Amino acid sequence: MSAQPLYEQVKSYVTDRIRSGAWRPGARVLSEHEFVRVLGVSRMTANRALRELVTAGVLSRVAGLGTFVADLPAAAQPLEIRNVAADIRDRGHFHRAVPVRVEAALAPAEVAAHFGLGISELKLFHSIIVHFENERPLEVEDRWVNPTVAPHYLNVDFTRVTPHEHLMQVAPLERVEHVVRAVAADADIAEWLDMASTAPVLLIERTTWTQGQPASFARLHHAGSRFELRGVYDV
Amino acid sequence: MSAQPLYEQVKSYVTDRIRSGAWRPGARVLSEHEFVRVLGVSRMTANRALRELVTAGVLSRVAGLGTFVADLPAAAQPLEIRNVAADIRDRGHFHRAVPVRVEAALAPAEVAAHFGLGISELKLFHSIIVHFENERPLEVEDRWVNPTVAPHYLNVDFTRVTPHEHLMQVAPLERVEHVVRAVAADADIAEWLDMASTAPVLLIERTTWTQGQPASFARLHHAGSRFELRGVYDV
DNA sequence: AAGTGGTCTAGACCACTGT
DNA sequence: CAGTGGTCTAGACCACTTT
Repeated sequence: MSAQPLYEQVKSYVTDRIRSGAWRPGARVLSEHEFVRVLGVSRMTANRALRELVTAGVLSRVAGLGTFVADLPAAAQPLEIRNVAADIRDRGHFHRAVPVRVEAALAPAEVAAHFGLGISELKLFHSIIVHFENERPLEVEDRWVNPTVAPHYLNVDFTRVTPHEHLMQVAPLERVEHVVRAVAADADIAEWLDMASTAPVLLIERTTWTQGQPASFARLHHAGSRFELRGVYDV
Repeated sequence: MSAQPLYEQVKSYVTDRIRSGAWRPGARVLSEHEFVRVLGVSRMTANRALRELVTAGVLSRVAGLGTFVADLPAAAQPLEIRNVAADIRDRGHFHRAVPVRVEAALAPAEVAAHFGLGISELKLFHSIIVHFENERPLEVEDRWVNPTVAPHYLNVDFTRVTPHEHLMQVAPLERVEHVVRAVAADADIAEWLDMASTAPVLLIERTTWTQGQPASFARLHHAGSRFELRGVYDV
């Protein structure tokens, strides 16, 4: 019996009551001291259980008032964005990266804006890499990199190391922003992804910061018919 | 001084060293007892700080071995999926929902599959609702609902209550799954979203479960040019 | 004044890893 | 064996809320 730690049992006690409808959104749940009395656990154990349910968005707390079932437990559910190369390997498939372009270049205005450069008089490193899953193109990675952060970027062998891995090595990142959109493929992307021009593309724009400065801005283009993001959210 | 709780200071102590490069991915960090000696905090405080950094994906731990800087802190970053109506109102814009169809109907095979029905001999509730942001169509919500879970679904006034809100009221959900894809608009969707046919659409498929049974399957179609998902991930 | 959550401590026992 | 994380306890003080 009770293979589960106590605080997990407390969490189940709460979520079971929420699922059964006994505790409705907005309703007050037991206080920490009441859990101590009712379940015979220490207050720290009850505290940990409740705190983790708050993090999960199941409960909300107000000091001096009480703990409540969150009004909209489903308001914000996480979806995970991962590394394509790792994803492909996790599926048991063969991953190959083909660098199409690796250069230093003047960034176009909309890219320079991501680096906080007014007028782009600064050269950035630029790479375009096509990622294949079992010899089918899955992602076109169009990336601009801050030379200050990764001075040796142009010398990396991108058939063996992904840009992401290299950047992680030279500078741990402190902030990542993602924007996901559906767009129509332009001519280049369509060719690299081996699909019809104007066909739907799932575009992930990813900006990273390191030590207070923008490190990298990447546009990840995925063939709409061969790519999806998945997320599961429990309780 | 020290407006920050102790455990937050311990977390900063760790993340500062990771950001500065002093502690590289894969490196071992101090043990809990060492934090007690070096920083003068209790072991529970160090434990909480480290545990939260593990949850955040910054560290990884192996009992009996030690605590390490995660190899790929950026491997999986969360993106949030929220409620369209709430999103529109949060932007300070006007939201209007127009029910196009509310009925009981036989579910097509691919929908029935989501409900675990082999051959669809069961009638499900079906609604199609167009959500407008400032009188521009933003989302077409095509939803199938399990009548057992929400028996009064057909009587709800969907100009005032969103299907999601109604479902949350009648049965707290226990599991949500999302799949995000880029697809081409079909004729109906294109008309409802007031865009060209075959234009790119960001499609979110959302399945929910309640009390062990599938509650709802929704296809949320968004005009690619007017919709995006955003996510920020710190440290 | 009584209750609430927020935090913190100084112990404790356990299962597990390494040498 | 000593060291590690995983868990748990029984106290404590605080700022805050409501009555």
